[in-house]
Amino acid sequence: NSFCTLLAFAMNGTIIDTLAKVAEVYRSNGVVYRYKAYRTAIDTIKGLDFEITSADQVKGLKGIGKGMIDKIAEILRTGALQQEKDVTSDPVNQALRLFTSVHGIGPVLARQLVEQGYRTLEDLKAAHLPPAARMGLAHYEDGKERIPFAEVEDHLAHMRQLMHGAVDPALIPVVCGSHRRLGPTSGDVDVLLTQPLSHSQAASKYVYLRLVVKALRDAGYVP
DNA sequence: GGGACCACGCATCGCT
DNA sequence: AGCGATGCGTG
DNA sequence: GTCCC
Repeated sequence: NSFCTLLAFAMNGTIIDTLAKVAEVYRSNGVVYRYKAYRTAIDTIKGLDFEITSADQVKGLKGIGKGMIDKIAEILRTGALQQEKDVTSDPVNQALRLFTSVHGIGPVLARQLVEQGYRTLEDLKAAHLPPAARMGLAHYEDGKERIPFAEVEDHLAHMRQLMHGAVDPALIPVVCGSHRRLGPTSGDVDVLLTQPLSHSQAASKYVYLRLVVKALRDAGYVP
């Protein structure tokens, strides 16, 4: 519950943060399964209702095997994880993490860019980038912006208006994602569009998509 | 030991 | 040009 | 890295 989350047990927090750092490095290097393994272990620790004082306490829990036990033990013993210090201080890893945080740049492209000598987002402006990555870079700061709850409401109202008027009055926009869970802010707005009669109109499968995109485009939502 | 670990759209590649 | 395979990135 | 056959 939020109570536990709020005053997270200090040592658990250290463990979680440390493992998350290492996980992030793996992710930005394209080592997806190892990344996922870390995430699983992290989620398990996040769910604990007690503070870890000995690695044995989490032995056997989901996603925690020998490797994680050893890392947790080291963190408990020394207050930190040497592996974490090593990987995060490496300049190449730092660049990889930075680049892969750009929408449209994954581990492979990031690696190529680093090999070409690029290190900062400023550098990337001069790089040859695929359209998607170019777009991600141009909107990098904006993409990190959070959307206040009230603003999401405005977007939804606008959306309903658009769907009703320009597409099909029967279309029902359903909110999903963080906003539906009443989060104070959202990173994006997830909307599911349903049409009660669509089951009997299989042939019109793609029609709505085009209409919806056009409506959003005319409204200035999409370029 | 050794393989699975999410599914899918889009771009690109190699082959015919 | 057409098609499956592969690589890459995303939610 | 962890899990499972």
